[in-house]
Amino acid sequence: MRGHRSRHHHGGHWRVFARVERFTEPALLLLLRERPAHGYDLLERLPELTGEQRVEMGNLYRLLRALEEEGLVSSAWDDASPGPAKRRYAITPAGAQLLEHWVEALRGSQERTSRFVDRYERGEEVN
Amino acid sequence: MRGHRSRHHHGGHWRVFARVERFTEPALLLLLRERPAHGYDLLERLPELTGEQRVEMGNLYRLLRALEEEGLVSSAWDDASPGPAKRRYAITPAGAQLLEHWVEALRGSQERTSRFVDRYERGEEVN
DNA sequence: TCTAACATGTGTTTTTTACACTTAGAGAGC
DNA sequence: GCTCTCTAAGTGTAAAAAACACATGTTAGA
Repeated sequence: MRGHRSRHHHGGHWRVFARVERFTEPALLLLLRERPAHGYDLLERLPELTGEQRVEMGNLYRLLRALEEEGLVSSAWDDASPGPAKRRYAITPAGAQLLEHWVEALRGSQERTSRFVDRYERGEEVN
Repeated sequence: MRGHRSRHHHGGHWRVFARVERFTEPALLLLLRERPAHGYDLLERLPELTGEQRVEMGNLYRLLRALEEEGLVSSAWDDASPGPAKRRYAITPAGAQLLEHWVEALRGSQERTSRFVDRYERGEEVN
């Protein structure tokens, strides 16, 4: 997924990667619902969910702080554990509620996508 | 989908709409593969695929011209039919190829989304 | 001591989407 | 003829999202 745009030309053919808008948000919330974590940890585990090699760290940290401002996650410096200072994030009840809505929306997206693909395949038969 | 962003707060709860990035592009290509059409026509038929009430016409016309510049669709003024002048668009072989890649990518998106939802539900059981 | 991995950020540009307009043809009803 | 609505195709610009490019400090190991 070089270039990181949804599509780009590469050596005579296309590379397309269909992502859901703002998908890192629900992905973050899901990981945090499973257990509290710090940013770098999330950065490493996000690709399991997003399917991308890596998520932009800059945007990730910004997103985390934005979520905190909205009261969807909470955080505190974790002085106990060794190594560089970590900010430990946890999901709030409001965040869990938003995640629920995200999941519903994602089911909708799945349905639309599946209708799209079916319609594409119906067209293939005819040709 | 008021405000037209992927999520927004409304009366104590969230409204989330999970869209695939740049989804109008493959939707357009699919409609054009089924049969040539002009912009306004596509504008009316797109919501079947996108699930949105309406697609931004400004962006639609721009997208069509961008696709044409890339050789993915072709167009010509249709003077035959009555009413205001219509520009009739048709998909090109290159466009059909891109659509194929989009469909593959969309299948990938579906799979990721489905894994996401499953993982969410596995978490639900535990609580 | 130097490097690499861990950890958290900021600054800025580019891309995508949303919102707000403009122009013009043709028919329907007054 | 005049106005209104629907059809049809655009432009201009702002806001949001994502990508790209740095900066800074900690600790563990070669």
